Amino acid sequence: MKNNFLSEFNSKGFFHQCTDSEKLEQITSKSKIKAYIGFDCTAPSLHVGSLLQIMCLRLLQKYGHQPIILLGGGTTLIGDPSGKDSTRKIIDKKTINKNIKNIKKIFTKLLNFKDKKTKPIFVDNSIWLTKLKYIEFLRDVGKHFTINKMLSFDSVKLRLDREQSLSYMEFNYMILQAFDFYKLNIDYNCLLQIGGSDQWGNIINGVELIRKMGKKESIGLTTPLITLSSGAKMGKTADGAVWLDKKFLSSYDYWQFWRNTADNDVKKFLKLFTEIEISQLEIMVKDETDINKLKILLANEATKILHGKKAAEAAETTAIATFEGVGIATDLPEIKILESEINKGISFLDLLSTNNIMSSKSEARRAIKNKGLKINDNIVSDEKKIVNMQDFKSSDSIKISYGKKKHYKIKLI
RNA sequence: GGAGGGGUACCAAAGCGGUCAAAUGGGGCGGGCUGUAAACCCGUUGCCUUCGGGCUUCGAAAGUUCGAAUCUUUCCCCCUCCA
Repeated sequence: MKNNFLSEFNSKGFFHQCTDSEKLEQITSKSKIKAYIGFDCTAPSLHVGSLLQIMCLRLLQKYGHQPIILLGGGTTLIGDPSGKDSTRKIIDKKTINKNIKNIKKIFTKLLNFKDKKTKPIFVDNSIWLTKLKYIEFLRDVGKHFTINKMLSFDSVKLRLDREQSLSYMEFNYMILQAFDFYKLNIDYNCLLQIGGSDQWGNIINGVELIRKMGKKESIGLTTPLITLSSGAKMGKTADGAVWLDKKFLSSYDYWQFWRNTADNDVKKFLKLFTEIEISQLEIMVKDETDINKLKILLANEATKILHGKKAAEAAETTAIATFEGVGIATDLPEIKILESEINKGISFLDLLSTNNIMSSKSEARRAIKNKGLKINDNIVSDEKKIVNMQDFKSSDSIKISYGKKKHYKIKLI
């Protein structure tokens, strides 16, 4: 029974809870199934917070199972209250559709679309949710839910306990998600729903609904909530979310995100977010005494999965160049400036603020006061500094650094 | 619908006529130490500035006052209890 989907799922650290892991083990080792994961379409891109779910989909494919990706055009209209403090802004249909389009593109990079048997199926639940008839829905589906029970779910309970309002609209979210699972079970023969541990309530509602309405079997499976050792939720950093879309976060910055993993998280992340064979990985971890090497390994492997091998290599060379001073940094974010402007001389503060290196001149002034800004590794101490041709000397570009980790290449054109 | 409590910066929370660009804590950012880590220490945390200052902020609008986050009125929103 070794070497099947669930055992690797387990050994990689993906497993949190399952409604019936014995049955899942049985079924997945004997036959190929369809499994679904729903993704939120609030933003135009997914971020690292969804990556674990995507790794699950890859694993499904590896063992010949077929993933269904539910892009919740319908449920996003409502907004999942799980794990949220407050009602989020209502997003219009147009934006959601745009987001769905963009998110689909991300999946085409991360999943295998060549094999017909495991090719991911995209589904948008707005197709059925927007057509629901209220009274019919209440009678057919709503009767299977008791308020008593709904109130006991964390997504609802926590809100109420904290005295934060929960609208009736959001309160219905779990029913809709349960209905999604039911629908996919009927229409696509989808047997399994996977989700983060915060989705447990929503998932078991679906499993129960399927049993009550169709007397069929279905299974729910959740992954643990991945937090950084600092306690923060995965996905957000100081500069905002760690996006999976290159347009929002460059492959270099993505690589840096992994490179900056806390010591305590490295081994865990290597298991979760790379596809190095577990047995092999364990040997590597054991033999490697330099934890920074492991961080680089993590960064390379994780970047490879999303942006490809070349991007990972480019990011690594650039990192070596900027942090160890060896070679040339090719992959730094580049800002182009007209040569004529530099000839005239441009104030450093303007250069920083107009190119979004700093969000305001006040912030730039502060940074200068705190010795946080450098041109070609020399600290800038005069806030009135004018950048001109002298700074460029023989080269056509200079490096501006803000702090130790943010570097920009200013290039003449 | 009725009664009460409340809305202050990224978040939490003080301030309740001038000394308030607003205490304190968390978070963020920068520096130091180091390993692009953690912990710790220091600085900083509205915008613009010719560094003298200037400008815009305490749910929204109007008003009282020499002067308002602080007082008054109206409106909006949230919470608790009652119906």
